[in-house]
Amino acid sequence: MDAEQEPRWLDAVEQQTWFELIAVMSWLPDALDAQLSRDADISHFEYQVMAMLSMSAQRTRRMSDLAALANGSLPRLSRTIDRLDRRGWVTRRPDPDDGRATLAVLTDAGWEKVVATAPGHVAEVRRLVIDPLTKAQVRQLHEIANRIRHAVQPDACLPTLPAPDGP
Amino acid sequence: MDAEQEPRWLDAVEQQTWFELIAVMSWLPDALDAQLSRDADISHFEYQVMAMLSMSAQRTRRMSDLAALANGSLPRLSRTIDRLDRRGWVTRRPDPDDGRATLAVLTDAGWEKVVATAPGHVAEVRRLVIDPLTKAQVRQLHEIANRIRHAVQPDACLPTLPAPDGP
DNA sequence: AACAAATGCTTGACAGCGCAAGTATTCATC
DNA sequence: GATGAATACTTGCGCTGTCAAGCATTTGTT
Repeated sequence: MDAEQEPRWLDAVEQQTWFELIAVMSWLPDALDAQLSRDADISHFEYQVMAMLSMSAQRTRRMSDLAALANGSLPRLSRTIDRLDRRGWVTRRPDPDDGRATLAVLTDAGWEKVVATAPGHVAEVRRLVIDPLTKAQVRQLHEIANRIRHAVQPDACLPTLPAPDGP
Repeated sequence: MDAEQEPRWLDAVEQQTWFELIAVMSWLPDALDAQLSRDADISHFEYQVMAMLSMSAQRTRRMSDLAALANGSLPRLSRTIDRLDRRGWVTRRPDPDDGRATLAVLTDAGWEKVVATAPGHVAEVRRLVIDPLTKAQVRQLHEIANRIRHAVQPDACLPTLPAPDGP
């Protein structure tokens, strides 16, 4: 019933790296929540949900797709949509193609909330993550995070960017 | 009252990198919690607290030091110590040097719990983070995480490693 | 066509965390 | 050496998240 035999411990560099990563994973989400909570009175997850809707066709997504896109569980999304609905930023519609499914739709007020909130949030992301790094490090981080993500969640999906400038 | 004027948006690479990082920050903590919860019936934060104590002189730390070391708030640590105390892995002692302070001490049973849990946890960290990366990428991640951490928490402290082999 | 299994979402019960207030001890000042 | 401010920790309360159960709809089977 034992699976471990002579575990491969982390060497000094690996251990240091691990502690650094733990620290970032602990503090960065709190910092993002703090900025959004202070300046826009929403959580980072709530922002993420609305941002994903704002990038979607018809500003609409099925609940389960939206949950995956925003990296949250379905119950968590359901309750988040409750809150956003109460504030008038999102509404629910039954999916005409599948009676079991529910569509979340960003309202006009929700769109404006995202537009008003985005600049401050992007500035914070720049300040905390992008600007402290060199351009080369940003590319390195892209590849590193991609590898870790695949190890953690082999079948996770990333939002398909709406081709900001190019075709 | 406006602070934003023509925000500097993220370019495609920066945006992709940001989404990758969000995904990792969302899923990796859950994956660590899942392994520890499944194999050792403790949360990652609880493990972190005990691991930090196990590295400390006399297996003892002041609550506030321990909270900073484990990247948590003092109320969070206080309640975590409650739970670990109830399970017999940690005890509280008043600090003889400062009557306000409380010392958390890892018991023998707690030490054994860490020893029993560490191999499986390290294996998971390897599987999810270290092994998917090249040696160069581990070094890159170290520097990248260090820069982000300083931007997020200028005065954060990292555990001083007990010089695993060298002096 | 009818029934069972699977899918998509919601919800009740419960646990954990943060905030702010509370308590106890130490430090600083006069 | 008293009194007020500061520090260290704990705790009551509310919010949010997870887990498991529940309900409705669709799909697959006979």
